[in-house]
Amino acid sequence: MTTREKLIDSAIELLSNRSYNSVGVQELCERAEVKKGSFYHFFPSKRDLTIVALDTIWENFKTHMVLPILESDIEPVDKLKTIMDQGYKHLVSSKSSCGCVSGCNIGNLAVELSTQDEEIRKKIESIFDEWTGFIEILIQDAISRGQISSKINVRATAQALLAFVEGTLLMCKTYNDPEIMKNISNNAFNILRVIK
Amino acid sequence: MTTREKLIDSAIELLSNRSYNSVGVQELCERAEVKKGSFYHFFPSKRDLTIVALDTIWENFKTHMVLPILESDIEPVDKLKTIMDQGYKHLVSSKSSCGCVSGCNIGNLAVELSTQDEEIRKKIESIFDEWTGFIEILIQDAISRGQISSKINVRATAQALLAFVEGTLLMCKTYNDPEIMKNISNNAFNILRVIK
DNA sequence: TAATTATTGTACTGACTGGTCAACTAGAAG
DNA sequence: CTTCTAGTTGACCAGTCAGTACAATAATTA
Repeated sequence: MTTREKLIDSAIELLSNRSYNSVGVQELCERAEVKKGSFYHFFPSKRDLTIVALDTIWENFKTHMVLPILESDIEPVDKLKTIMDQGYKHLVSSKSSCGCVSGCNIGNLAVELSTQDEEIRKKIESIFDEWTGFIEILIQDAISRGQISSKINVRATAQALLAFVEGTLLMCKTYNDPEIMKNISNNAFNILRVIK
Repeated sequence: MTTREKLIDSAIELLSNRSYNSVGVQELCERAEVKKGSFYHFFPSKRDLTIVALDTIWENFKTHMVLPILESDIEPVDKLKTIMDQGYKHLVSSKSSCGCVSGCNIGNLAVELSTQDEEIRKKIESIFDEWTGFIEILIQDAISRGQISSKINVRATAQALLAFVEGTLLMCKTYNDPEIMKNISNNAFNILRVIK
C-alpha cells in the first residue's frame, strides 16, 4: 500500500469514528505510520485529504453496496430492504469493533462541516445527489412494476428516503445502539407507499 | 443578564451555528464579554457549559414550541404539521440571519460527540427520549380519534418520526437550503399511516 | 554514471487549546 | 470599621494545532 493510500485509509478510519476537528494531522500520520513531511507532500491540507477520503468512502459504498444490489434481479422494494439490512450489519460490526455506533461517515461530516467549509459541503451535496439518483431509479422501477403508487413525486420521495436513512443512523449513534434501526426501519416502506 | 446567563447564551449561539470542537473557551468568553477566569468560576469545563446549554435549548424548545402546540385543540395530525412548519420557519430565519442552515442544535451535537463524550451522549439520549414521548402522546391521541391505524407500534413510529425530522434537518443543512424540507416533509404523514 | 525527480525525515514556527491560579474588587454581615 | 464571601481579572501554564522549510534519501531517467 502506498503512503498516499495509507493516509487516505487512516483518514477514513479516524474520521468515521470521531470528528474532523478532533482528529489532528499528527494523529492521522501516526496511524498511517507516515511522517508529517510525507503528508504535506501528498496533500496540501487536512481538508484536501478529507475531500479525497469522502470520495473514497462514497466510491467504496457505491461499488460494493449500492450497485451490486441495484443490478441484482431481486424486487426493487426488497432492494431497499437489503440496503437497510446491510446498514444494520455495518452498525453492529462498528459497535463490536470499536465499542460505539458511528452512524454514517458522510452524514457525520455533513453535520459537522456544512456550515463551516463550503467546499466540503458541496462535495457532500454532490454525493447526496448521486445517492438520491440511485434511489430514484429504484423507485421508478417499482412504479413501472406497479408496486408503488405512480402518483408520488419520485425525486421528493427519494430525498425523503435518504433523509430517513440518515436520521435513523443519527438515532442509532445517539443511543449507541444498532437495534434502534430495527424498530424504525419498517416505516421506510410507508414513505414509499408500497401497494399491498 | 447575569454572567452565567451570558455564557449559556453565547454557548447556544455558537454551538448552534458551528461545532463543539471548533468553538473555543476564549471565543465563548469574547462573545459573552466575559473574562476566562469568570468562565471557570461558573463552569468547571467547556463540556459542563455545553450540557447546561443543551438543557436550556431543550427547555426553550419544549416550553415555547412543543407544549403550546400539544396543548392546543387542533387536530393531532395537524399538530405534527404545525411543528414541521415551525421548523421550516426556524431554518429560513437562521439562513437569513447567518447565511447558513444550521439544522438541529441538538442533533448536531449528537452526531459530533456521541462517540466521544459519553456524558453528553446520555444527556442527548434523555432529551430524545422525552421528545419521543411527546410524539407518542400525539400519536395515541390520533389513534383514539380514529385518524391513525391502531395497528402501529406507537413507540417505534414515534422514533421513526423523530428520525425523519432529524434526517430532514440534516439534508437541509447539507444542501444549505430550507426548501428541501418542503419537498420532503409531506412524507412524514405516510410514516404515520394516516387514515383517509 | 550522472542528473533529475519523487519521497521521506527532522526540526521548527506562531498561533491557539483547555485549564489553573493568585490577586483583586465590591458589597453584605457582624 | 472589620471580616467574609461571591464575583472578577489577567497572567500564565503545558500541550497541541495546521502548516513550513529544507536537507537527506530513494527511485527514475538520461
